[in-house]
Amino acid sequence: MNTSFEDMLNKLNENNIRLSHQRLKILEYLAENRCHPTVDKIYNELHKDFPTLSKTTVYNTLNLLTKINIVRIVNIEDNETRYDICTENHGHFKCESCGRIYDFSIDIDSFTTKELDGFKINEKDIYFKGICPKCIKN
Amino acid sequence: MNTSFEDMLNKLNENNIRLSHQRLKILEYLAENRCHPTVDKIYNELHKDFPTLSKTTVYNTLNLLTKINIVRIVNIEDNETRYDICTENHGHFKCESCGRIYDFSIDIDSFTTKELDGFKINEKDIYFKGICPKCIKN
DNA sequence: AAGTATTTAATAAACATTATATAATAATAA
DNA sequence: TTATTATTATATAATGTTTATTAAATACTT
Repeated sequence: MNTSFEDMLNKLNENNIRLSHQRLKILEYLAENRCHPTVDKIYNELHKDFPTLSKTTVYNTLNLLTKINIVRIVNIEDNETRYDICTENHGHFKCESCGRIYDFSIDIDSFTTKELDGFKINEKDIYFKGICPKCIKN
Repeated sequence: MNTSFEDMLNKLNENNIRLSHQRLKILEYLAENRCHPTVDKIYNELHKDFPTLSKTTVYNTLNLLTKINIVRIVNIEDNETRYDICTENHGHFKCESCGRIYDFSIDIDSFTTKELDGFKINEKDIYFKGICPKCIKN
C-alpha cells in the first residue's frame, strides 16, 4: 500500500489524531529522508531547527503513527529500532559493512506456504543482510 | 543449514571455544525448546536447576553462539530479542494475539530480485505476523 | 472568553544489554 | 603434583533505550 500525503491526513482524521506541528515535522522528515532513521537520528535532525521538540514526543508520535499503519518499524537489527514510512511491498537489505539500509521492491504477496493455511497474515517483513556493491569495491 | 550436535561441537572447536557446563546447558535448552525464547526465559528456566548461573553468562553465551552461527537472533518484535538454533531455511510467524512464534519452512534461496544484483547476501530473514488458527477460533 | 480535551515536555522510572573487574575453573608444563 | 597461564563465569556497575507520570501548553467547542 503506497501512502500519499492525503492518505495520511485521512488516516489521522479517521483516528481523531490532530496533525500538530511536531507530528507534521516528523512525518515530513520520514517522507523526505528514506534512510530508515532511528529515533535518535530523527530527534537530533529536527532538534536543530526545532529546539523545543522533545525525544519523548518523537517516541510518542512514532508509536502513534505505527499503530495506524502510516509508519512501520524496521527491525532488521536487534540493537536499533528504525522507522520507515509505509510504502508498497518492499524488503530491506542492510549492509553489514557500512550499515546503510537499502530498499528493494519484491512481490511479497507471492510468498506463501501451505504450512500457514488457516493463519491470518497481516504483515510480512523481508530482511536481507550482506555487503553492498560500494563496500565490495573497497 | 541444518546443524547437528556434532556440527556444533566442531564449530566450537574451530573457534577455540570450550564447551563449558553453562554453554552446554544453554545449547541443550535451545535444542529442546524450539519456542524462540528470550534471554529472560532461558535464564529463568535454567536457573531453577542451576542456581549459580548468571544472566550475564546467558547473554555472553548467546552472543558468542550467534557470532559463530550456531544460534540466530529472531528479531520479529522490536521490544524483545529472541533466540533460535540455526536450522535449514525457515521463516517465522508471530501470532499477534497469543504471542507464539511458529516456524514455517520456506525456500528462502528462491527469493531474489534483480535490484540486488551486485549485492552479497549473507542472511535472509522472513517474518510474518498475524493471527494463528487457535486464536482465530476464539 | 470559558471550559474541555488533546498534546507536549520534563522528569523519573523501568528495562535490557554491555563493560569492568574479580573469582573460579580448566589446561599446560615443569 | 604444583605452579603457571589462559579461559570462563560471576557480580556489580554503567550505559542506553523506551515507557510512565505529571504538569504545562495548546487547540477546539460552545
